[in-house]
Amino acid sequence: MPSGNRKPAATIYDVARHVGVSPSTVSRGLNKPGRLNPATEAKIRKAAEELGYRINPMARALPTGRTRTLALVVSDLTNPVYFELLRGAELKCAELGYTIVFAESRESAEVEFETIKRVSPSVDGVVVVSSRLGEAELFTIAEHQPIVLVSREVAGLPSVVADPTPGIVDLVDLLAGSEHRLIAYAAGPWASWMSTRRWEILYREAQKRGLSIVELPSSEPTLLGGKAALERVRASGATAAVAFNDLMAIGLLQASREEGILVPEQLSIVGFDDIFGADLTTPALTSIRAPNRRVGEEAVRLVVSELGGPEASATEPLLTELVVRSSTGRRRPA
Amino acid sequence: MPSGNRKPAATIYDVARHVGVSPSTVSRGLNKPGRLNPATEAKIRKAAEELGYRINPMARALPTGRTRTLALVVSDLTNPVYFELLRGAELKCAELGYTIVFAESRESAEVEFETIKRVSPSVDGVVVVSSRLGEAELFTIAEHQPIVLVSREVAGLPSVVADPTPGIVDLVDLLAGSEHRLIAYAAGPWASWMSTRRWEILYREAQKRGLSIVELPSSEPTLLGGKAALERVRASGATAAVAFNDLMAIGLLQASREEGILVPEQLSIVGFDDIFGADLTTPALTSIRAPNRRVGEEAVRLVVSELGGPEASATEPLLTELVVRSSTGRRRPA
DNA sequence: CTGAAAGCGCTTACAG
DNA sequence: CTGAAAGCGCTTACAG
Repeated sequence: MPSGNRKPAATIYDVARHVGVSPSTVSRGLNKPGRLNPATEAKIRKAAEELGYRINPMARALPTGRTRTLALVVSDLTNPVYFELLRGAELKCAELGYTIVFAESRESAEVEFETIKRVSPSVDGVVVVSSRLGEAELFTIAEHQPIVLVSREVAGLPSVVADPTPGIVDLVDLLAGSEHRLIAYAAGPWASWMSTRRWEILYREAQKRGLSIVELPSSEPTLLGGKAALERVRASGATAAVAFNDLMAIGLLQASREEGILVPEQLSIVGFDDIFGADLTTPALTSIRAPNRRVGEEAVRLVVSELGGPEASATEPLLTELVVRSSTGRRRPA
Repeated sequence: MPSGNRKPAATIYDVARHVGVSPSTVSRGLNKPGRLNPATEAKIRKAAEELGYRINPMARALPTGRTRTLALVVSDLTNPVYFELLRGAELKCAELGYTIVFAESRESAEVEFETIKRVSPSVDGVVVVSSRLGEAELFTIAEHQPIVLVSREVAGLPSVVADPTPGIVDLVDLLAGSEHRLIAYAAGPWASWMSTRRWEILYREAQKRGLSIVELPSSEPTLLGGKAALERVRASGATAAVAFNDLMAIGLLQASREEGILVPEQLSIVGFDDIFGADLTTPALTSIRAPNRRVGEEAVRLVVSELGGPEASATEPLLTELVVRSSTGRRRPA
């Protein structure tokens, strides 16, 4: 049917005429099971089925003010870090009868704000992952609709964050047990709450074990940013580099190979997130993994519960874990 | 604002009252630039700005029948193959003022059909990637709204497919030039139009050069499917294996390593799509890349032009190209 | 150039 | 248990 004369969709008026009841009765029959004479309801359902009736979500949204759609905003849709999160959110939405739209903020607070304002009128609530927004902006959004933060905490706003502690504790144990004395942390973006959080825990755990640790700024949380970070790592004299994320860690890996630095013999490298591909590198990357699918599900559950859906009952805590592969190992003194 | 008393959004009535004109005038002032007294229009825009007015897309959709939303259906959102495609589609939508919703069909024709029917009422058109649907179902959908196919062709339906020929021609040249005599093609899903297409071209090009070639069935187009395929590849005696996609090719790579088969000395391995991660494997994977971002953009342009948007003017042809890395090489006779 | 009015497809008090 | 009616926020012929 390239262009022209499409079949118009059936409405409740069509169904009503077909059955011989009023449109309001059709609406009830379809939406409030049990509120009607069972016979009437059955006839209505049958007719709706026959006519291929599908509710018009736009028309329903007007009187109810509810679109049954949620928005999920991430910095970059094609970042492997978000796959499982998107997947989890999508599944949970489907389960709860919601539609989900994904949007991107391109690592910019301004784009993020504009994006949220743009999708806002079409959705009942929004999940924002790793938001770069100021608290004032976040509260402005919250004034208009439910918002749930992922991988960031702001007092007074609901959020879901996997606790980095268990993974980091195990990591620092591992490094301490392998004769490392100085760890370098190649940080993420300046405004990243999560980068700061990871650093704080790394710092605390390193201190506890008498290990030295330095935080190194980086240009961007990408392969390139990781490659560029090698120079500073080397300059620091650290024997273990922990990157803000796997993309950066893989960048460090590649730069090391190019420079002829042996991993892990001369430098141990660790990432965060255990993305797709982390086990495909050579050596395979040691990484700290979060239960991102559950994080996504949880975030959706929280928004929906704010919308009056099923209450978000307490769930299992969301914990990270260390995945040890070949990019970490015993320090070999020069 | 966890729960309760959110600010209701401003409507055109609020703007109208504020300016002292009728709501219909506000509607015109905001949507048809130049149709009003410039002074009136300016006042309306100013007031809308001040009140933070945002059009309610649901309310607009009712009278117009247009939601300005498109759906993009893929088998699996987290498959790296689709990243650039999703990205391209998303960018083009944003550019044209459309919202895009992504949906999954989970490799099942039935789920695909249900998914499309589910999102259908909320969108103006749909892009379906690698559809597994029968032609009858596709035409049923097309009866109700514009549909554009990606990576599949069906007579009478618009579609966008990158031509696999250039990449395959170069590949077969490369293999023929490296003393390979028998190529094995580890096929994709049975119902995959694209798998058949790739096979046909491989077959033709191999024939032309006097190379032998076999098509091998596989269990699934995944890492696991690739691993499982190694046995048949070996049994065939082929010295070069071309997999339906990179995931399968990486599976072949991993299985080869586990079996102690040297790549590329004993077996050359090639994939399709050049996904994220293809250059992270050891050896790095040779692959045939399609301009997927442009494919995504193109698909969106096609749907929108069917909706009466800017006509999809002829664009540069969409061609694949061979990316040679280290998983292919000269055949070393046993 | 601008306004009054009808209508898009639904939901939901309000009656009966 | 069911219907008539109003209203959700917009658009768009139709007048003037």
